[in-house]
Amino acid sequence: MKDSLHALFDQALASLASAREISTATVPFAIERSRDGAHGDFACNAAMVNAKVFGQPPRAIAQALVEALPAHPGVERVEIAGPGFINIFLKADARHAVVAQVLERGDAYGRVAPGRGEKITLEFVSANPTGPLHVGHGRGAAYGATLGNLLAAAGHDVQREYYVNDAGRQMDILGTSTWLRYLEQLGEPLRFPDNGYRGDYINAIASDLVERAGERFRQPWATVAEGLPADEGQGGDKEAHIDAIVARAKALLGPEGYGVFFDAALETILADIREDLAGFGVTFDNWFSERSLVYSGAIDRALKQLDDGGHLYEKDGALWFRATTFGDEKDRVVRRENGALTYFASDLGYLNNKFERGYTRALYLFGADHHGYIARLKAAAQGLGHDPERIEIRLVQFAVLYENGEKIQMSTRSGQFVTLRDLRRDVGNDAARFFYVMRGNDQHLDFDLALAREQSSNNPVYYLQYAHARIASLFRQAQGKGVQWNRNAGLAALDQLSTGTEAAVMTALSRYPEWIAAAAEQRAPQLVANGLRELAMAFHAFYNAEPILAADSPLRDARLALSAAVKQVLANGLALLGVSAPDSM
RNA sequence: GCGCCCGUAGCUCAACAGGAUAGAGCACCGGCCUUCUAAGCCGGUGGUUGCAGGUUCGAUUCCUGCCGGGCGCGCCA
Repeated sequence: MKDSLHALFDQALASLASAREISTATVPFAIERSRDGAHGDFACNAAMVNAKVFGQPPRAIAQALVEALPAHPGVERVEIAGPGFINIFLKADARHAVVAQVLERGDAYGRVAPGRGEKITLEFVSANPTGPLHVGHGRGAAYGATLGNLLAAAGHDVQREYYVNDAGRQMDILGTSTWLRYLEQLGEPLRFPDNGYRGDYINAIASDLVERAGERFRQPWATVAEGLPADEGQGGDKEAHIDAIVARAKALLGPEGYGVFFDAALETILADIREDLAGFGVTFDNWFSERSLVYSGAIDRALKQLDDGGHLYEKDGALWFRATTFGDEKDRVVRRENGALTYFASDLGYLNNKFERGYTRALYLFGADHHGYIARLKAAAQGLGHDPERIEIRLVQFAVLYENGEKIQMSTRSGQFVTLRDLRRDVGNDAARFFYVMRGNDQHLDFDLALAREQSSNNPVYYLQYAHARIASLFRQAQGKGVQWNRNAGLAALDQLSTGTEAAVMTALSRYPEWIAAAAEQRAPQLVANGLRELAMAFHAFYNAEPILAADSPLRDARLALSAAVKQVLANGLALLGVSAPDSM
């Protein structure tokens, strides 16, 4: 509807321009939904934005435009109002056509046929598998999953990917921490490093290894600790200390023995993350291993590519990427003085890999604390010969948990953090998924636990679900009363839907596809959440104002058709958000 | 200090890529269940959109500068 109206005004504008011999291109204009019912269904600002080009006051242009406007089957009349808006009033049958459309398309209503969009790889969460996911990861997971759904609904070919950091230093620290706990459980009197991973899950993995391997990997603590640099608690440097222990573990255990602890920790924690996310309704098409980049030589190839382009240099024994050439604020190390590649080096190989797999857009979701990575990654893309426009990075701001107005403090090091699993158990998946995406991703989120837990009207999730359940109940009631909904009769009687509350419901229904399109394009799931609230609000008002089952038969059938359409759209929208649509509450 | 994000009712947030009288929820006040789920509806109180300029027919939206808050600025991730 919007598009056909736009074409109409394009025509009128063109004929107006040629009649007045104005050859300059006219200014782009917009057809938008009227916010106020008195302003019709749509409003066009073409006259106002073109006032300068035509050298005439907006209202005069509006008048000429209206006269030049071709007829349209759905338009009843147009009016000029305010500073020069052209308000468009639709015929009643054009407005209620949406009900039939929703019922006909069902689950597909609001979705665009696939294949016409971009080929997108969407990477999100990608938390280091060093421990359970916490509530910060939860927001990225919810946002990413919903965004993936939205992009798919908008016709894009989207692939959801989790990048598993299974190769870096943090993983070594994890593997070594596991080994130390193992030694501890066997009775070695050790001093656990300040920078090691604490947390009960490490102990659990270690005790499992004690059961499986016995004392096979036992080493006396004196041997392990011999000649180590002092830890922070001993007046030394914790990083140097932990690196030395890692090196010692590798030396004492050998590649195979070390691998036992490393792999056990990685696999256990990754399985836990996977299970946690799946329980949260967040699934991935691909779990991409960082190690695979090492084995495939992708990192070396990327580095060589940069070197060939003259973008690498050595300084202080390290190898640097000249990121400043491409607008980053400083150059970045790709290989440390000790010979180890940095995570950034892996990112280079990974970036190439994404485009080699044929994606036209690489969409990354990062936590807000990673915003320093944006310039770096875009610089890398340019150095590797990719169009930086194809790299899109969205930041997800932190979520702060509140309980009765009190901020809940989290400290990641001590192991005293709130896990995503705790949150899900506490407030439920539906509330968690909804609360996470009801604000824009670049907004700080205050997550009110008490409110999310509450099963009342204060809770926006229940407001939507209640509308859905209410409609389901309506149809159960109809059946109980022996009232059979005659769908075809209802569709034939849609012109009987003439009240204000009915019109508001139909408007909300017809706006739904626009919400989806806008939400996908702007990467803004909250537009869907807000839109569904608008629809539910319109339905509740209608439900309270008009009898549905008690109405006479053609009108009753029409109102039931309207209700069925609302139920369908609520279900479609909630599915995109990953929230269930219950039939009873 | 530099960079990114943000600043709208007492609180939490909207405002549909610059539009018409800035809207919801909570809180507060008052109504609506012998009829379809009151987890709902209807009405009321509440605003110098952080401040000051600028761009234009029009600015909460775009630009500049201040003020305030969050985050980042390692051969950590």
